[in-house]
Amino acid sequence: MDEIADEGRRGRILDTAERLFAHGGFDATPTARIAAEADVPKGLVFYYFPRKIDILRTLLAERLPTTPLCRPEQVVRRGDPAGSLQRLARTLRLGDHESVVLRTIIFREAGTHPEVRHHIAALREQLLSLTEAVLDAAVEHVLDPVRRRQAAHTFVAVMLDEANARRFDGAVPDLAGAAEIVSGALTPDRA
Amino acid sequence: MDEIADEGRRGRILDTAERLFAHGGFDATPTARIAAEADVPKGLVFYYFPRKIDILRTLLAERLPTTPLCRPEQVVRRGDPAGSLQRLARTLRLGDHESVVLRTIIFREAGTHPEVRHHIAALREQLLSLTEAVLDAAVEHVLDPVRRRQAAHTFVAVMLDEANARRFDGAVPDLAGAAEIVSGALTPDRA
Amino acid sequence: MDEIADEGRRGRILDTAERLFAHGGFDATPTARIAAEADVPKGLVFYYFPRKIDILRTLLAERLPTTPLCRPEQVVRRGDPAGSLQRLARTLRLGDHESVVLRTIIFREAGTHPEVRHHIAALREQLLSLTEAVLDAAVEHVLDPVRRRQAAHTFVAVMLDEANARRFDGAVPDLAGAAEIVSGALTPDRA
Amino acid sequence: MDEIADEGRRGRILDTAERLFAHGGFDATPTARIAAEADVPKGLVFYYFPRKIDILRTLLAERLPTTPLCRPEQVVRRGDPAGSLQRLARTLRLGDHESVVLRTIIFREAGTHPEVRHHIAALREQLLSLTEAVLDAAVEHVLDPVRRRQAAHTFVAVMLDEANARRFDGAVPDLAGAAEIVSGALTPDRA
DNA sequence: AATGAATGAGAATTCATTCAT
DNA sequence: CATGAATGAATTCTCATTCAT
Repeated sequence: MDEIADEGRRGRILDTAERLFAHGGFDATPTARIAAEADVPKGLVFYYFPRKIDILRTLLAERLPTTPLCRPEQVVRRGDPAGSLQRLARTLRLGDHESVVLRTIIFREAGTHPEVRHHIAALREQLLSLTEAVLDAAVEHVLDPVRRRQAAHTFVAVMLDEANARRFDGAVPDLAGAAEIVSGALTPDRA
Repeated sequence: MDEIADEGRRGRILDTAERLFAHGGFDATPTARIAAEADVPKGLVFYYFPRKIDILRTLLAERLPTTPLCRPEQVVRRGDPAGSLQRLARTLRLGDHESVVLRTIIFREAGTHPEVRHHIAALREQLLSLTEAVLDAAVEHVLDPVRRRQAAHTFVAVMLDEANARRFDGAVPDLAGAAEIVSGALTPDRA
Repeated sequence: MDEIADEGRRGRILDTAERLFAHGGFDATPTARIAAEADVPKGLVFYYFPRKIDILRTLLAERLPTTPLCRPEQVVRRGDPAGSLQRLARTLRLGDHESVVLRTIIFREAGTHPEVRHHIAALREQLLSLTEAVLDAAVEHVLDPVRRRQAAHTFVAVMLDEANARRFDGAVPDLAGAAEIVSGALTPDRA
Repeated sequence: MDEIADEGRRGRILDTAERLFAHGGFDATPTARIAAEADVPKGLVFYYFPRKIDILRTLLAERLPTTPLCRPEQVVRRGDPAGSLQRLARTLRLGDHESVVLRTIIFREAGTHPEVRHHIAALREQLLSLTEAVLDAAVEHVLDPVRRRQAAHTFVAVMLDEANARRFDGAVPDLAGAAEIVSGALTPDRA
């Protein structure tokens, strides 16, 4: 019970920080407010996270893994690259609340904190490989590697843009349409 | 002469603020530092910009117009949609230093300041319309409106992603490849 | 009048800090207390002295000069080295309140702050030279340099010890007696 | 075994505290750091020393005795007061590391903590009596009590000054020279 | 007896903003 | 118009001390 309570308090600090960082930004969020809204004593925040930046670091490390986000097999349907890409996007849920929150944070803080920048770069690379793997498995012919990468880049851009667009307004791009456009461009490797 | 001097000083404040906001973020940049690096008295910053946020507001208003970014005719070559899109991207130069600086700012502050959010939304809308106009003028048939918008969204996503990627790492997407992929998807409106 | 007030406020901060540092120590004296007892707003302390240590630095620089403490002529009576040394001690007034306060500070902080250590070393050197000059001028023969330095060291030690003793208890050494002992040891240079 | 282990841990706390107090000062040394460097659990420090000041108190009580520092017989050679004083200084080893450490502490904290002040006063008194006893035993005539005390004060001042000088710079006084100067002043009691 | 998680009362410092001149 | 001295609320962080186990 205690362990649960303890984990609960540390977890509550992280939950609250995540929400507040996403809403107002890292700099604009006082640790005192995190403590207050997490309903823990101010000192406890610094007990778990000696520097404020450690809260952000921990959020990235524990909640935004750069390790495999999903497995291609989960989403691929052979012969249906467009559908596979759509399922990929739906599975990754980059536009989901949880993900949007973290993306907001990392996009904002990337310029300021190098470690955040590295994290976002790794995440991006992960998305690219994953998309390429999905394309490979979804089409029935061998893909031209250059075109495959272009296609992956394009679809990743759309997925990220969709998540971003959600932050700013409602004009989100049509993922299904983009999936079709990208799939349509896949031709067998003539090499 | 005074006006020139004053304009020079006001301009120096904006130049400096732009640089510092882009580098360290709005919140982390003290007005005192802007004044010092712009080599103007501290009081002058508040003389021109009564609140700190007014500096940011002014940067957006004066330096990141949402009004037509370029005219389609500048970039369109009829019958060559892929080339037209590439020229569009090159003309907009979203990845340029100046633009990156401002994009860094608006991406970071968008979550915090509603007016910045509106600005970015307007900018995005501008880009979409412009891309659609370019596509319309570049192909020789009538485009399906839905597909045109999907294509525009996709290409805008790639342009924005390219600018973003430049902020974080070097793995920038291939704009030419994306232009081809998007163009390849354009078919006459069968309606 | 304003200038007086301004000088007064900065001066009051230094006066108060000097008193409080001497009484409770540098570390144990909050800047807030300095401000309160100097009757100035807290912010003003940091306006004049951006870091707390700057207050200490300023006290040393402005109030504990290492430059000539007095001129030998002021105290020397030729043919009366013992009297001259006594007058030197009386003129330097190391045991005076003002001086004791600063000595308390520098003795305490010397170990912690290198710049304070350098200051105290310089001050010590100054005292030694001055004492040697007084001895030279007070005796009617040429002094052996080694013996002169030994004598100076001995008398400086007594002066410093007297000031220190005043901090701790009442058993202050007898400066007049020490002056006689030291003078008695001065013999012509036989070299 | 437990007692030995406990004594070892208690001793390690004191050793570490002594070192850290001497280096950074009492106030600037967190108990947590003492515990960490002594490699004991944080709680144990407060188990042995309920208040932080108790560590300092214990250091003085157990490691800086005011009881006889050495016996005059150990150092006196009758007829050679100068040599006896030198041997006294060498035996007391005030300039030794261990001693310097504690002296650093007590000099620094004397102003702040009354009990430290009393300790240093007692120590001083001890040194004076001891020096007087050495002088008495070393000379072959009866000393004038006033002159004896003056001589003792002077030599004690030099010994303390030598230890102090070692803390601040390298210009340590010449103890041998001072011993000679002081001895030279000893004349039979004419009373 | 021993421990280390927990706490909260401050500490130094920052900085947007004001305003008298 | 311009300025820079002045202010105080807010912020991050520290740490002696407590206490349940």
